[in-house]
Amino acid sequence: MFIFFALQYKTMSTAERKAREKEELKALILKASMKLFVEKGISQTTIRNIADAIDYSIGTVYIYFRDKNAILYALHTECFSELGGQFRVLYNVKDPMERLKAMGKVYIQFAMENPDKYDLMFNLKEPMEFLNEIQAKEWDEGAATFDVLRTTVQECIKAGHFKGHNLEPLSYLIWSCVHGMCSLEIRARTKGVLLKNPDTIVSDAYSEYLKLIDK
Amino acid sequence: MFIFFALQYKTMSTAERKAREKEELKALILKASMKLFVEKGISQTTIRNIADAIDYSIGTVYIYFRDKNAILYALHTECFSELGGQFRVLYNVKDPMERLKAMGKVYIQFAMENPDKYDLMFNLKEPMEFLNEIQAKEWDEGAATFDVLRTTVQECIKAGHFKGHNLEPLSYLIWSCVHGMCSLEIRARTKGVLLKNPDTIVSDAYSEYLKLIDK
DNA sequence: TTTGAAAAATGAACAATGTTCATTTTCTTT
DNA sequence: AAAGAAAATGAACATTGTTCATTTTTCAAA
Repeated sequence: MFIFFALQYKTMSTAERKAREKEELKALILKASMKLFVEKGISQTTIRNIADAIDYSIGTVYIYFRDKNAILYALHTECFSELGGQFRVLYNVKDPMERLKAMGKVYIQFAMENPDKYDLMFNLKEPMEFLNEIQAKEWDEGAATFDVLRTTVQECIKAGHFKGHNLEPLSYLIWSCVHGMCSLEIRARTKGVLLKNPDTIVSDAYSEYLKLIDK
Repeated sequence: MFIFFALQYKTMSTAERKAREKEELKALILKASMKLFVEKGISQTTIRNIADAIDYSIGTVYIYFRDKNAILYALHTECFSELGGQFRVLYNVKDPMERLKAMGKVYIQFAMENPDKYDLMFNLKEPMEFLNEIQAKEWDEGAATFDVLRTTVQECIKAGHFKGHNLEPLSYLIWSCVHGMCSLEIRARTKGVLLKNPDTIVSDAYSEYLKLIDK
């Protein structure tokens, strides 16, 4: 009986360690991938680069991720955690309208400081293709983030703002506004359009947005 | 003297025909490319596909376009012509505010009906990379299209709308709104977010936008 | 400690892609 | 008809994501 437990214990602990090691290597792959993505761009980063960076072979990467889309999806999830963490700070802002305005600012700042991460979250098709591959019905990260926005807008409406508006379409409009600004900038559609102040166009436009929703 | 003219004439005419034939083949490549892009998607279309479609070899394609980005840029330009043509109809709308609202509708309809073309115009990096390759300082198509918007907004302001707003940032905000809606939809960020009416979210959000700018 | 099977890691090999360029074919001029 | 110029060709290259037969490592059982 004692021996059985001992063996069982040892077996379990080894299995646990192995599972932990698997998670660690998975995390290592993701860490190296993210570093390379930020350093040289997502499209310029190859599986070979990632394998080299962690001193493992190409094949090993494929043991831990079924394909490149899986890596992109995993990183996309990490990025949502990061942005979600920044949003969480805003729960301290009690006035929903102030919180909504602050959220937009945080969103834009995140996008401008992390264009590749933003691309991964909202522009690239690959992470969504991965969801198709595994036949996922929901996009959890997107749903959760949109829910944060929708809830805030809901509170704004309750507080008497946005009279005559409908919650979901209005929330989507607000998301679209800030996303549009970031996306056009990141995807290089503001360069070469001969703007008077190309460097500040996003924050200037955000000021116009603030005026608009305050009416 | 006569002989000189005759020779000269013949030379010119041949050169002209050759130039015309070159243009024709170039147009043929673009036509086939666009067809394939719409049929099977831009990323799924290869140079070999294009060469096969027009019964020429791979190498020939490279005589007429320096690289794939050049093809994407040329098509992107065609798409801007198409959208520009649709905008031109709106010049009949005298009231600038009505025109602005109609422009957004046309813009969104174009995006929803031609997602690949829209991608080419506003999402993909390749056409802009081509501008970098040839060291272009301006993005003519974008500049011209933005100018149409800015001019309309300018007229709106003159007519007493958008009090307290600044022209360029406001124009960029409006562009961002409609672009954001289209981009999120085309890049599959509305699927899986558990919206109540995912199929009509873009047009529903546009209604909210109309309410917002009318205040 | 030895052993053998399971797990993990490997990297050569494959298919697909954009691109190049020496060669061939076609056209134009003399 | 011949020579030179222009156009077209497609084999070949480099780089990608991906696979999988083989090798190496791990670890419980003897």
